[in-house]
Amino acid sequence: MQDYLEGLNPAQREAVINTEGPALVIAGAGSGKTRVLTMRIAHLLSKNVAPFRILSLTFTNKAAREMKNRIAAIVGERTANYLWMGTFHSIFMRILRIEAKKLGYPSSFTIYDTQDSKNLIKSIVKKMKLDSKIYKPGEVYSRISSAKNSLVVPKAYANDKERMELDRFSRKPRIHEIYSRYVSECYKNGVMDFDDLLLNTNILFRSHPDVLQKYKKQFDYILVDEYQDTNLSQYLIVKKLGEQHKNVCVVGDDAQSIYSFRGAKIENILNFRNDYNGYRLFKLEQNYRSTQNIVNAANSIIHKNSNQIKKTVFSEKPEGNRIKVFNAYSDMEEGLIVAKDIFETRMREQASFSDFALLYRLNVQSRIMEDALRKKNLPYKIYGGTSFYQRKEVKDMLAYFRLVVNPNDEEALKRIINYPVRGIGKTTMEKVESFANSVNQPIWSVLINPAITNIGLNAGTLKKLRTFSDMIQQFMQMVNSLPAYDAAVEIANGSGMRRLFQTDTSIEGQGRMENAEELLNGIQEFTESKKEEGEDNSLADFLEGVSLLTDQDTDKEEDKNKITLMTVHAAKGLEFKYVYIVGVEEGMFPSSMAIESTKGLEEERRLFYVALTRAEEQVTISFAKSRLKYGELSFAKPSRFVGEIDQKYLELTGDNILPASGRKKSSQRLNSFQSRNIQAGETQRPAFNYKKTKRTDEPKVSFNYSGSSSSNIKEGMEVLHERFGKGKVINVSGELPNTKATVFFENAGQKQLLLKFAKLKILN
DNA sequence: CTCCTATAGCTTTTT
DNA sequence: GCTATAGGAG
Repeated sequence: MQDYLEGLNPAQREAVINTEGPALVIAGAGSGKTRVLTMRIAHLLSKNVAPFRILSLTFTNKAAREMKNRIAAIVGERTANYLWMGTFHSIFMRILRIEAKKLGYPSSFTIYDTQDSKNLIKSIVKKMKLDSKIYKPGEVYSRISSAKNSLVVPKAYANDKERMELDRFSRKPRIHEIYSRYVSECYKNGVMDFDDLLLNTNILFRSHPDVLQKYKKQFDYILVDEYQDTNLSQYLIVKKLGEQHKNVCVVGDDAQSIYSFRGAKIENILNFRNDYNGYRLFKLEQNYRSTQNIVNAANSIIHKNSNQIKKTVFSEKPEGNRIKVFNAYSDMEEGLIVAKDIFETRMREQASFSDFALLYRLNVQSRIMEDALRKKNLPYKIYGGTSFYQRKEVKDMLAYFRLVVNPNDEEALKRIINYPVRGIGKTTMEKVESFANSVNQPIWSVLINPAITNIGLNAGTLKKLRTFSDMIQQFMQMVNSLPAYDAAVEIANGSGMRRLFQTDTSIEGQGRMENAEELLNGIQEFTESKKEEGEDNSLADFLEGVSLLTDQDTDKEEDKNKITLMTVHAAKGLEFKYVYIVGVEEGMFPSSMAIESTKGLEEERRLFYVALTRAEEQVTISFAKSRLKYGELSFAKPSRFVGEIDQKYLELTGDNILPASGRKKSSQRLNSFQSRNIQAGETQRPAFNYKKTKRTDEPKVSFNYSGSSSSNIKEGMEVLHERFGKGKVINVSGELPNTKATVFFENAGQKQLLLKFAKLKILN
């Protein structure tokens, strides 16, 4: 228990053991930030602080999970489980469910994801007879989101000169009305969007001092990771909860603040000193991750930003290689160069695929890289883009679950009322909706209201609606009486979803089927493990956990040894031996959206800093002179960021990298090729026929565990589970097809699994 | 009401 | 290049 303090450097140790009073930990990239946070919590626990008195907030589920695992390894799983540790969104969702009634919400409120919110906005815009070309759902959504994150409720919005001015200026003066309707719709439907989870927490704390009192009394110690990424809403929650015990420890790095677009305020960390009197400052400046070259190069560029807390990040690792810079003629060539380099590096250094990461600014860039990697037969995994939970078939299934848990969830209802097709079309829904509006009731209550017979629908249509609502009511009873998995299977069958997938024999249809099954498998695992732990395992409970999950959270065992493809944003907090940053061109990185303002540009620079500092050994930067955008060829020049890195840390590679004239003096190099190319963003028709590479529709993640059928699994065998990893079979029981195996997993502990669902792979 | 085809519009970044 | 929507035929 004591040895956890060993191996910490003096600065880290100070940050760990000084647990009383406010603390600001400025943690440079790779300086062991997570380690300090974990140890600090372990230290608190060793001083007999009860785990449920510690609140620890992160931004991603992944970060929370990792930290919890590390702590569990020190203090044991039982203790760790009592910690209040999770993302802002999940922790405050938990609190909001407990206190929902006080805000007039059902505690079974469901969550709208971004798409649901946009759909709702779209229908409001339509109802208000506004032009959806002007009031684009995405833009309106971000205005509303920004307001919510600044705690500006609809009423305040109308009085907010600046916001109203901006809306008038962008010719969208009625956004505040849309906002107001949006909020009342959500309230009426018993749903919250992502921002509501934080906003409503603030409202709860403000309107119910007793509730606030309860929680601020409970949380003796509060820890916040990535503090530079908090928005006003999050900032205020932390401040309120911390005002009693004042043991607020925030950890962050202003140089890595990259989320201003979703309301993050870098000022929160810059102003910590003003908010928390008598705070202590701890600076972690030694980078344990990267070579000196990488750290120095990253420093040389981040110092170009004006607004930052002074610190000197340094490395004592070997000097290392210079940053390689590749130049390609086209995006396709860029992909091939990178793929080739990965292949060669891996051979030369005897590295594994998981040591490599390919980072880009935009998700769309992944495609071209995928093509190249596939051509070279290199295995990869992609994070981001359309995640598992955003796939249509998965969302459809989840919509059924949502509707059953909360029948007023209108986006869920609209999504599936005619899916699979049951003859309830647009006209019918318009009638039903307008009636619902006229009596100011949710659609669902209209459906089950006898008055529906008088709204001008014919008998056939009424019967279809009736059949649908009967079905949903039946599902509702199941959800109350059955565990999640059984209810989910009933719903999949009863709704006709399963039949729909089964009868579709096309490649895509099979993919949908596999995804739907994968979802059911997930529910099966959830149901079993909750049962074991003696916790609730209804479908509602499953839905609660899943609504805030993202792609990042589903780490598959089979994906372990693969090249990682992700956006730079998604890579924050991660590290890889070899990092490739691709598409480093003007207009791309920095993004053309950001180059107008200093603020935007500085954030892009920080983002670039994040990209560089992901690497342990080698950074490779590449850019292409031309690339396909919207199916059209466009030209770009290299990013200014390449020029901003001190030249002595760069190694310009490849024959085509520079015009002959620029070869002599290194200082002239970049200037000459920066000015030489055609303006960024200019597009023109290709003069030649660009060969189209048809993308074979290979699923990004494959779910088949080929070869070993689970039926011959015996006691004592080593097996591999896609989520739990490696484990040993302790016991096999039950008759086919319901054979159960008890497996002890190295990382996940003992689990009981139904062999027909758990895709176990036999290892030896 | 459903299915099919043409076309507009599009790209930050994520909980 | 891709996807979401609108419009038209059955």
